[in-house]
Amino acid sequence: MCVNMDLMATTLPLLDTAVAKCCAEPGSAPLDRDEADAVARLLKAVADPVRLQIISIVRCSEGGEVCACDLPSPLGLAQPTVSHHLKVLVDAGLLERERRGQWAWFSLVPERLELARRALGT
Amino acid sequence: MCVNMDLMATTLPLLDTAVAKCCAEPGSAPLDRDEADAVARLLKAVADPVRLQIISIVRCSEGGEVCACDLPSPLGLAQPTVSHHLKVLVDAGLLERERRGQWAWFSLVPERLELARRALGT
DNA sequence: CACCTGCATTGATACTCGTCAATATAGATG
DNA sequence: CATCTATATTGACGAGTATCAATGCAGGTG
Repeated sequence: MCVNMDLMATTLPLLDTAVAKCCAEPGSAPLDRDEADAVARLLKAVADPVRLQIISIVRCSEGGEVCACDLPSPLGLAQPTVSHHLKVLVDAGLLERERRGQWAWFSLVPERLELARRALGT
Repeated sequence: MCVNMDLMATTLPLLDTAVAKCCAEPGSAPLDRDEADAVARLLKAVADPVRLQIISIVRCSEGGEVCACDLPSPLGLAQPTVSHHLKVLVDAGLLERERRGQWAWFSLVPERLELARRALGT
């Protein structure tokens, strides 16, 4: 079912504690390298202009979902490129993919975006 | 005084409107490429494990500031590498540099981090 | 002024990543 | 099954970047 089950099982707890540390007060322990890597992996998925546009398009669309077939045109990119960015967002847990016939629809995972937001502070 | 005055003057307003668009509702207009580029530039500065560690160290330090000389050791990196990452954070407006004699002290710019946070949603 | 120390810059190297053409796969349809 | 459409994957190429050794520069000290 979920291809990244093992990956998520090992990285999610680390990510949670790491994000908690991101909101730390003076005197507390800073992020170690492993925790910083986990947070960076999440933020890297968002820190790309095309992927920010995709997230924005999904958020602005009625129904909160968008078909992959509607993306290459507004983004001005080839279909494989769009597919690549969608995969990055799905792998990061920020987007959810649902197949309907031959089409693939994508919707946001708000909790995941909230996690990324908390990684930047309080 | 400020080396990036022209850069900031042209990118800051765009960034502000772009970040506002990031919190948009269904039916509103999504980010265009230029706006997404501006937001991505800010987020890319944060989406790096070493720079996340630096931000974390500053946040956890008493007084909310840290000397550059204290960073290479905990980060396990050479001095030029640390200097590079500090420059990226300063250029992004996330860190402020203050020279004291031969030493360089760095402190967070909370409003800038808040801007990055808002770029990820509400 | 000569010297030392801390920070910044340069240049080189290896690696990551965004992009697209070509190809493969999945699902629908005749 | 043959075919068509939408999506995913592969391979290749170029641009960007993280890293460090070497060097330059600024500021303090003798």
